[in-house]
Amino acid sequence: MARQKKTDTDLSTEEKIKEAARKVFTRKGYAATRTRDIAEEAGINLALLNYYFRSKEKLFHQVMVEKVQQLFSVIAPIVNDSSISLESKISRIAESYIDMLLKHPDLPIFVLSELRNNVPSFMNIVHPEKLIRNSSLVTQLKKARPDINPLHFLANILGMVLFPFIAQPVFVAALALDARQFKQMMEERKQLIPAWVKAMLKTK
Amino acid sequence: MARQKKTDTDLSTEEKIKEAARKVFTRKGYAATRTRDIAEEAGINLALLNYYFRSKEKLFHQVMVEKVQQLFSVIAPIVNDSSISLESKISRIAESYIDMLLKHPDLPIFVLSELRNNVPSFMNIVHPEKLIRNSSLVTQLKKARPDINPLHFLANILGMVLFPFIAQPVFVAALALDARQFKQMMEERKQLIPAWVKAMLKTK
DNA sequence: TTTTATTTTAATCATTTGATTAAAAAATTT
DNA sequence: AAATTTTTTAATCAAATGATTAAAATAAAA
Repeated sequence: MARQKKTDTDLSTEEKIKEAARKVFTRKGYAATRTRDIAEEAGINLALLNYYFRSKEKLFHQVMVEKVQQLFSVIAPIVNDSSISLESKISRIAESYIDMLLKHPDLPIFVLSELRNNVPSFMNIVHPEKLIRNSSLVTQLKKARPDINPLHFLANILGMVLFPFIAQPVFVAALALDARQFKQMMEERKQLIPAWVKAMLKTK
Repeated sequence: MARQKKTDTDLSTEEKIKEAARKVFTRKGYAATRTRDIAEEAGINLALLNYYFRSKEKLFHQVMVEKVQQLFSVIAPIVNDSSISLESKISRIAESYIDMLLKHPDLPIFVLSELRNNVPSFMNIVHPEKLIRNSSLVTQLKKARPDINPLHFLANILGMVLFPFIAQPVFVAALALDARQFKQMMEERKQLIPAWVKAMLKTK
């Protein structure tokens, strides 16, 4: 079989390679990933990877763009929707973020650790400044607590949501938690985090 | 100069290499680090690295043990001291953790991302289960809120303290924060986090 | 069916990289 | 000062790794 029809069940070779790349890059990071690992995972010859993507670097870049978007696009529409109240925003962020991360637990540590190597390359893709400066959420936070930099609350929400996933291996090993218990805990946090943030906003 | 006197100003070659290894490993991670990078950073011949430490793996292990301890030993004495009240504990954890991390901002992302590769190898060094199960802090949290798994509050405290450092590159790039502003924000959090946790513990 | 274009592979290259070796240099001991 | 031990270096190895090439296999077009 050489070329595949563009129609039909087109999980093409190209997409098979990209899927394998997503898996291996996300689990091991750029530097620890060998192009041969990806080829093997995809069940294809190594040369095919370079035939379709030119280089490890270019393949990684495509995956990275996807993953950065995946990490930011969950909250972007919520944060910027001025028709949603502050409390609703926080609930929806917690809920949709946790739901997504339960499916992709190693996304945050992957993106954040790769991003620190070269933030600028991916800055123009996500524009995280739009998630913050003058976003509806930040405006609402400023109004609720004019005395505190709204970035504090953003850091709190993201920290409470993302940190358990980032530290998951340690928590799991330290407490002999199994996957079910971890999931249960994160499900609880969908309710708890909004209540906690609400309480935090009321401190004087 | 060959051997150095064991007494005297003994920043020995061995220590010079280790210091360079700390720096490079912490900044780039294990896989992205070349032993030649470390040798150059230390200003020594590559063969010396293997002469003193046998292998990249063994050198990394020594550095990693130090770094894991550095990350956990800040809070270990506080968490287990039953003579300190719950509120004091939280204040002290926030303060000493933030002080330490302002000096070593890339410690958390380094340790957590390397740790996910093989937690067990370093588990016997830190015994994080002692920081949690039956620690004084957990006992106090259970007493304050018997209805909520104390691990939630631990995750919240650590998340609010550590996450800003983990996401620092993104925050800094997104908001054009400079080092001074970031430091100021973290200084504010030394006061704010304990107040927030106190409020969280009171929600019903 | 023949021809052409596309896809896939096996083999191979050139570099990088962790590690070793044998010899030189420096310090310590006798 | 001579002998011995320790430290350092230059040169080199072997394996790993990203990438290329030329040929084979397959599909599509004529």
